[in-house]
Amino acid sequence: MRLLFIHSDFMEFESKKKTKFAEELKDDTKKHRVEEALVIFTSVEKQDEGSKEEVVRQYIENLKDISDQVQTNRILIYPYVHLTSSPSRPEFARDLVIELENRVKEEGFEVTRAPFGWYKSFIISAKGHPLSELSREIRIEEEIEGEEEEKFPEALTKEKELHSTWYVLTPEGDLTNAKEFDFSDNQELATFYKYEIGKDRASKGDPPHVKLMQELELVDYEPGSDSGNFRWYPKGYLIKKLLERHSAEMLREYGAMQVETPVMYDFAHPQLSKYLNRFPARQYLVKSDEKNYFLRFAACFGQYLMGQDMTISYKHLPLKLYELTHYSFRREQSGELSGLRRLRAFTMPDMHTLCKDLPQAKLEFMRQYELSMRWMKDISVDYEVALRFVKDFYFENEDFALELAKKIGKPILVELWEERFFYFIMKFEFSVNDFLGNSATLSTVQIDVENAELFGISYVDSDGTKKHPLLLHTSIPGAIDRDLYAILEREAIKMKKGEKAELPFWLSPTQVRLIPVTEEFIEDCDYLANELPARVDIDDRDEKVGRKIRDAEKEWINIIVVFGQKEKESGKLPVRLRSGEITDFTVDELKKEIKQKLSGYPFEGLTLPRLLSKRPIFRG
RNA sequence: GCCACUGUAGCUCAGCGGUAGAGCGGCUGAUUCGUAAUCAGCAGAUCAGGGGUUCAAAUCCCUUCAGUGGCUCCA
Repeated sequence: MRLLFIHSDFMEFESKKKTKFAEELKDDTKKHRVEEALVIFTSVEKQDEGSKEEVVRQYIENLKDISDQVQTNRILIYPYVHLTSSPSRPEFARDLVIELENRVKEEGFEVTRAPFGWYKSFIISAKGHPLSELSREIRIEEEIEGEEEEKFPEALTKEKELHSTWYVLTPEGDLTNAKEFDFSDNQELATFYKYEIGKDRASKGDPPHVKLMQELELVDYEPGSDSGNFRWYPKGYLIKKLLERHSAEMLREYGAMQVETPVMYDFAHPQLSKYLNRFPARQYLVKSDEKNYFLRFAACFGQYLMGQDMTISYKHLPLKLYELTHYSFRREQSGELSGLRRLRAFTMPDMHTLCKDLPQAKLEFMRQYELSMRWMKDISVDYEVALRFVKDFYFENEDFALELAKKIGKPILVELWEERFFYFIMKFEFSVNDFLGNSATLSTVQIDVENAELFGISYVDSDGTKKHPLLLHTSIPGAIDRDLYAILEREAIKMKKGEKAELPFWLSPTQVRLIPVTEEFIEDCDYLANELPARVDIDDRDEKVGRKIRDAEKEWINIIVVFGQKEKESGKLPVRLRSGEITDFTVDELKKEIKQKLSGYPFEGLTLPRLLSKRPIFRG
């Protein structure tokens, strides 16, 4: 139940129009004015059903507490469903508010109640002293069905008091308290650390990737949607598709089975709702007839439910399910949104690995760690590493942590929690520092020791008994959108240093631009474009060569080839790279060079017309 | 969500109580050009939306929306 208390000079309300669940009232009660009262906007929620007595008790307790503080005996109970995103059945709410009215009267208050189930207009004058506006939430803890389940709400409430300490672990195996560590040789790690502990975040100005994604016609805001939902132009969509394909192919090679599950789930589903109620109001709601659905914020839901129904033997383990959540939805607070770094709808390759036991979980954790290292290299982004452990678990597995640090070959951050409040005992994160000194996580893997049991996922072991597996939550690329953010931010940093920006060759929307010296050579270029195994386009516009070069450079095109009489005669192509350096290649040499650059990466054709004169402008 | 800043042509910006401007881009024409900008002409604005103050509002005030930053948050 959610409550909003307002100490008012007066309140007037008028019942205008009935809803289906309206209670009957006489005409003379339609309009009301109450002087100097404590108004309680009251919202009955789904979870209050079945705990009526306890809700009433706590309601009165809150009411007494606040009326005491503001020194009033006059109460106005105002049923107001709009405080909640998961209202109860209307019939239940109606009965409950009537009950509340009676019980509050019994406590000796002077009570007025606005009618239930009417559209009402109201005027309220709030007093505006410090205590005059208070909100309260009544949450009834479910009856204990198992000790494990109760840890979830604790996780939320205690998160703030959660005690942890940061350390730095070097590849040599020295674990130093981060406060005492000398970061002078590890500036990037220092930036990451400061960001993590929430100090020194004086970043200013616009994040450069936003401007770049617009200028390069990759991605843009969509004013017609909700904040944090973006439109992807053909060039941006190409990059997205390639990132998605590359991660899918990596995971397929690793042995993951790709699946797809719904984007929305029933709010009232017993297990899911239990899980959800712990994360207040962070999801999009979809109302369909009488039912409420929420949009998934990760692939966990669909994969838990799939795992429940599967018959799994120890022989199948480790078992990996992979899904590209296109999209995951999180209704972040408006102030938390930031370009491609923090979105409300994003695409995330999400993998869950079921493991037999801890040794197997550690082995897979390590393999996924290595995959993540490879991913970061493939998108050529520098990153810092953080390990987060429950303290006891860390000291039981110190060798494992050291092995992780050694693989990276530079100092990494380690956060140790005194106790386990979350569902996982350890995780790693690969984070990037951006132009403004903010930090964002890409790759991450967590070892989950709780949810397999909570969701009834089990396997049959060699001795014939049913057991719950350990569960790894993995995203190798993190969010795809965020990968692009990381790439663009890194290029912005390069440009600031006076270097030229360039996308990784395999991700470039145009890899080769052919520039015919005059229109006479357009046809030759077209022929050449067919020959080259890359995304090749042709600047056939009626412009001078210098102009075409300039425009191609502004688009960050990796290879520029000017084609005229000379080339036609000699068969040699003057290949201009981003460095500005021009080298002659034969067609075969260039083909070979391109093939080598693309080896190991997925390929997609051009997503725009080959001839520049045929292309619309998506943005300035 | 709270606080602050921002919003003028497709883009970048000027104008900051008195007739909405420029450059780039676009379109049309000329030009057939050799490694970062060829020339000329034309079109293009609900000054983010709504309300108010004023003889008069892009300009001042209120409000809504959107963007960014900080706080909070990031399952």
